[in-house]
Amino acid sequence: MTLKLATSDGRSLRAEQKRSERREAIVRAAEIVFARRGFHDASISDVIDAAGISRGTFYLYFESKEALFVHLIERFVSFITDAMLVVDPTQPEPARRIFENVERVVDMAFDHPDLTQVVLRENRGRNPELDEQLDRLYEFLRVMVEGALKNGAQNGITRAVNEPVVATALIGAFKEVFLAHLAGASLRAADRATLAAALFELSVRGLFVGA
Amino acid sequence: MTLKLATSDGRSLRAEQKRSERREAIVRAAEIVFARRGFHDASISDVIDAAGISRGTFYLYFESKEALFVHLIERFVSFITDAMLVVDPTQPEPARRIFENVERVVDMAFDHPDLTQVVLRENRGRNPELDEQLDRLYEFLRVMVEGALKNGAQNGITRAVNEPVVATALIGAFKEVFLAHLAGASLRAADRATLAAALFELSVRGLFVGA
Amino acid sequence: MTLKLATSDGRSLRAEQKRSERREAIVRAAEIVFARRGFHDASISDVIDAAGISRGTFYLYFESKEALFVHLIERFVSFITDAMLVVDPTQPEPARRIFENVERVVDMAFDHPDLTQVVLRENRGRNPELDEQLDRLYEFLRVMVEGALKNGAQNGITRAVNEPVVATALIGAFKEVFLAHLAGASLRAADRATLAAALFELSVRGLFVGA
Amino acid sequence: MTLKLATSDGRSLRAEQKRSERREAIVRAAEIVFARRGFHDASISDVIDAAGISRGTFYLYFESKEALFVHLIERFVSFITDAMLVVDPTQPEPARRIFENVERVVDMAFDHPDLTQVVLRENRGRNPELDEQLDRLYEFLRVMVEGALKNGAQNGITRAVNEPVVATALIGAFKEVFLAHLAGASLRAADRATLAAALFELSVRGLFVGA
DNA sequence: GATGAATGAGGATTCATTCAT
DNA sequence: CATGAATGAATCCTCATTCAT
Repeated sequence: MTLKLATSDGRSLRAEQKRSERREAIVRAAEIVFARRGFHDASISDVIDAAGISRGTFYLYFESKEALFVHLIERFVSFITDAMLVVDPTQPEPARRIFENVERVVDMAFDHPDLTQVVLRENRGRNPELDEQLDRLYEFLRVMVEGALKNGAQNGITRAVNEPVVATALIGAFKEVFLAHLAGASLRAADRATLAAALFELSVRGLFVGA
Repeated sequence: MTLKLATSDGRSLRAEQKRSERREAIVRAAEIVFARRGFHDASISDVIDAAGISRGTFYLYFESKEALFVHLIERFVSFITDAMLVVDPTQPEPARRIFENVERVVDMAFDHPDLTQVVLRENRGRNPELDEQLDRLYEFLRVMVEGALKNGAQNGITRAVNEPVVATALIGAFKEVFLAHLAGASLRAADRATLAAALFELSVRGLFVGA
Repeated sequence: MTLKLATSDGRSLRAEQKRSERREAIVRAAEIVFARRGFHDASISDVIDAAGISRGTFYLYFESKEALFVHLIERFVSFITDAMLVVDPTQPEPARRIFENVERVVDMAFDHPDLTQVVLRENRGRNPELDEQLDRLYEFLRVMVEGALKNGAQNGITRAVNEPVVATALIGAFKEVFLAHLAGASLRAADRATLAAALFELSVRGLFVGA
Repeated sequence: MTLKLATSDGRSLRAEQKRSERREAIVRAAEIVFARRGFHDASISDVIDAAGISRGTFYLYFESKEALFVHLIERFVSFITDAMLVVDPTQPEPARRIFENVERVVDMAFDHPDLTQVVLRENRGRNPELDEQLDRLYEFLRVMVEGALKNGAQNGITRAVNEPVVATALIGAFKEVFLAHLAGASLRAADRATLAAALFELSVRGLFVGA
């Protein structure tokens, strides 16, 4: 039995790896397919064709179409979590730190355009399970941004604002700009620096001249 | 009865009115149903059940499900066009005029919550005809906001910014806030004044203290 | 009451005439519409649009779509009955009489192209009531042709043949030629004389040289 | 089991065969259903009920209802192509060869009564794609018959006739006789020999005594 | 593990006919 | 008589998921 376990370990390791690779292949295929046709419009057939697997195999790796989308959201969350670093107010040049955060978020959108498009494009209202996941995604983002706003206000960097509303607004601003660049026509040609600069300017300086 | 005989208009007028009323009833029912379940997830059955009409009657008033959605977009456009007034820079207190504009847009969202939710929630990618309509809606909004930005910059009211990006960002900011209030959980309790104030503050003053 | 009857007569006469005219208008419109789109593919809407009447009015003149078709069949039967004259074998030149019959039938098809097309195009299998009418039409034609064949055989003009089969075959020959001319592409340019001559030749002389 | 392991072909071969069998079962069911109710009047439900398969399965084997009909036409074409052999005029007894051709065509109609009925019954005017297929069928038949007529005339076997018209007429004659036997009431009891003899007689000898 | 044939609920749309005005 | 708004049964097709091989 120990032998069997040992062997089993060896085998399961290789098997585990192969399984992981295949899962990744499905995910990558799904990103492309969903980005092109939208999550709801794309069918499982589209995904398995792109991934080069059979119908049944898909369900060996993901419980359902929704489960695949949940995985994509989690993937997106992990990327954006990496991008949004907490700004330490005791460090010098907080504005620069914030700008670097904006840059990293923009970078993430440019580095994972399909994933970003797929996740940001999707809205609530289609599937309760999915809605919950999206709620959690936006809740997560809002909490992070709200935290930054509170932190900034406490340390005298940012003005006191209605944090929930402003956090939501900022998320919407970034989201719309990313989608206009990735999926739409209007900002398709924009580059990272331009988007980052414009988003930073609007966020921190606002529109008024004297303000 | 004399009146009834007086004009054959009498009959067609009443008929016209009844037709108009019924069409309105369908539209209202659709707004509610689509707001609750999303346009694509809601079926014609849901709409006709809510409107209390039969299957065939629906197609007497709208050519298709898509045509109904197009009508909702047009309705939304007409409301938002009424709300967004061009700010005359020669008038005193331009900031106040802009704030009033923000207020009116917020009012529109509060006055037509279902319609706003339905239209703002929908994304491109399901139906080419519908995508085009949505493109036109956002193009329209962007052009209006870009125009305001250019106008403000020329008259020394607002700072010079990357207008396409900032316009897109502002639209996204308002959109996300409205959806969070109407469809989501986070801003459900917010009132008009709060949202208007927060959106105005972010837009025109930005976040920085000194800025 | 007598007075009322008198008046009623006067009125009903005019009314009767108007009714008759309107019925004719519907029938003519139906011929054109059914010829263009086929009976089953054409809708009542198509007919009433072409006739310039309202939906309900149609049902004042015809009980149903099928009843209208039955009327067209009857109209066709009356025309073809006029065309197919019994050939008196005691008269000289029976071949010439037969040829004149063929000519008259061809003339009928050319004089009422829409009606001919509509009636000949339709096949059994869609509607029991309609099937019965078509059965009666073809039964009627077959009986006439069979009669002619028997008559000809008895009088030594035509050869003895399997009358039911040959009658059916002749009907099919004429029908296919008319449809190819009226609805199809292959014989569209053919003229009356050509069709009449070819049909006569085949029918009476057959194909063989010596025969 | 060794066999099973021997070739991976084994599985795909059996699968291929099963697929083929099922497709055949659908086709046979469709022939019966369409013969009974007509192609347009029969619904997919009728076909799948008769074939004992589910709704979705049908679409695994045929792209659409029309595609199924196209398949039936092709099937019919292949049968009739086999039946109509080109008569070599250098061979003795050309009349006998022609008669054998007629016999083979009649045999085909008797051997595939449902298919023959379905294909011959259908008329143009319902579906553009389908119309084209029917046009091609009749074009094909006409070309074959016209060729035979020209061939016969050149070799002094048949008389010179207006080939397009006579070919059309002959097709109509056979068609009507087959339908009267298969779908109608009048020739239901007729046997192969009778129909073949009568059709041959009419075609080659015509009706006139002396002729 | 991998496969892909089979499933069947669900959706948008059409159209002959009725009937209140 | 004439109208035309209202009806609702009926139809074709899609696609996420299952399961025997």
